[in-house]
Amino acid sequence: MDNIGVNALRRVDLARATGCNLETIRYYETVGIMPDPPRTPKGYRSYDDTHVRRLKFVMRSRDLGFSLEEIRGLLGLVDDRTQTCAQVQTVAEAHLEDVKAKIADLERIERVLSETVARCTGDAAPECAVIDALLGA
Amino acid sequence: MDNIGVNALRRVDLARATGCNLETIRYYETVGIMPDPPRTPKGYRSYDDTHVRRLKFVMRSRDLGFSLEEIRGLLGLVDDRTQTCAQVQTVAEAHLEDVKAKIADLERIERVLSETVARCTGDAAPECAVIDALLGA
DNA sequence: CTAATGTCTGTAGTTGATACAGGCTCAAGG
DNA sequence: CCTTGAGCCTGTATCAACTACAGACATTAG
Repeated sequence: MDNIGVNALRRVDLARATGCNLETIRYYETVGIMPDPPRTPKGYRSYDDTHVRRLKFVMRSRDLGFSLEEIRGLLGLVDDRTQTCAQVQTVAEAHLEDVKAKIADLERIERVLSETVARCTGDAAPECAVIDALLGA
Repeated sequence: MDNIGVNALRRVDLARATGCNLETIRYYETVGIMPDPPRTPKGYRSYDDTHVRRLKFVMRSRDLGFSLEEIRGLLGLVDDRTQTCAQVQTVAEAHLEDVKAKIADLERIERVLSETVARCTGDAAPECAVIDALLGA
């Protein structure tokens, strides 16, 4: 038994506790989103509750579409809580604008696409409204 | 004068005619989206109208969010026009479903994000609704 | 004891480009 | 004729955000 702490988690345990992919955990460590965890004498990573909480935070943020760069910023604000709320609000609002812009883009695409598809005869002919539209006809 | 055809275009001409980035043209050739163009005796790429049309097709398709893989498929249908319309319709409809799903995802994100931001006090306090939400509080 | 499961590292592949380095070529102006 | 600037060539590196694999070692359950 190399584990030192009572609640020590292996990599696979952290993955299961969070639903995060195994390799992604290591990736987050190399890019500095997650800290380098303590190691057992044999070099195995040893996690605890703080890692679970942090990784869940990261995953929730990713789920909301924050980039790792943005998450790095949010984590910095969490780690060093001074003037937090106003700053977080700024980041989140900027991200919200991004999301709205993406929705607008996709809605334009949806409109063009469904209009074009609607003009399809759908039969086995070589004429096709979609192709014509893409060809600029 | 190495140019052979009257309407021969250089790489920069094709880029300007289509609005496509210079390097992207070469990229599309290496991945097989655009054909390897004929070369002048000195090895310079020599394009013509067919390349302009094909590249514009690709760019319109990208603009509508088709992946290069999907575009490869569409181009194949354009190049070999048999039973085209039904097949194109299938590809376009599948893509449309993708787009709708992405919109739904982003709208969920938008909802969560704006609800959360609305709970922000926005002041210089260390308590923050966004952080609390991300922490799962 | 053995088989299954897990861990470690480094590295490559994914998508869709974009950028740069180092060297060659070409056309126009002086 | 020479220079300058624009353009061309190739190969390779970079970006985000992962994911996967190879090859070797460790641990655990039956």
